[in-house]
Amino acid sequence: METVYEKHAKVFKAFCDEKRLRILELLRGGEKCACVLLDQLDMGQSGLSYHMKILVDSGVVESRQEGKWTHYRISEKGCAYAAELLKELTTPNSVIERDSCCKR
Amino acid sequence: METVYEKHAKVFKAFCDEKRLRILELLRGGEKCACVLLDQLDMGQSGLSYHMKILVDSGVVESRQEGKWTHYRISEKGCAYAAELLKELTTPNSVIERDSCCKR
DNA sequence: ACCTCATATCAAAAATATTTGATCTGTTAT
DNA sequence: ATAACAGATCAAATATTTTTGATATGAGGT
Repeated sequence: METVYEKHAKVFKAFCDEKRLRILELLRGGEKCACVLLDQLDMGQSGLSYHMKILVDSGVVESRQEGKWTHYRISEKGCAYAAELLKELTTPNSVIERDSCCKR
Repeated sequence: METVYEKHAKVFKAFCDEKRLRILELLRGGEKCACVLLDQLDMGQSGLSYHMKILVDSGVVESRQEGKWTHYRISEKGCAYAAELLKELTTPNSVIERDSCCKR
């Protein structure tokens, strides 16, 4: 069973690897076919496939099949979710506890 | 030399590990001393230290020394930066290129 | 059906990240 | 100065992630 922490971590996996950030940068320029990504990136076919899977699993990227070709694009919805989640994970709770350090 | 991708990836490293998400959750309740974190988390002293370093390096957490004790809290500024960066990394460029797939 | 091409999956190797226990450093108290 | 404690750092063990090359799958064309 997947914990909520794992579920959340998965979203940010998209952003914590160089290669994936490079891919996202390319996708910011609009939808791209895997073959286009492949020749802009210093990476083999199976390597690209591996990273694309992580990106799609994170929700930040979505893919569209067109015959033999797969086109990838940034998912507006997925990115909005990531942004919300980031905010949620970093916003102080309403109930703020005293820092009850053992020696105070 | 650190690439811009590595620099950006570092920010999101904070959020892509279960243990660190658990720590952030505790810090959402307000500033905490390492000793408090230590007995709320199933983790040894050096393990906590390791994760706290990653969190502080990401900019998302800041620390404050008070005698022998170190207190950690969520950095508003660092989190705002992470949020901006996330937005930037996922917002389409003004110049959108045609998906020039090799076979179209 | 058969061939070709795009992509996914697999398994092994390589690289990185995390955990653990030991030791070092810096601070406070005596 | 010495002892006691908090936290950082180090090195080794372990686990996870990423890379790579080989093979499988699935679509289109002949």
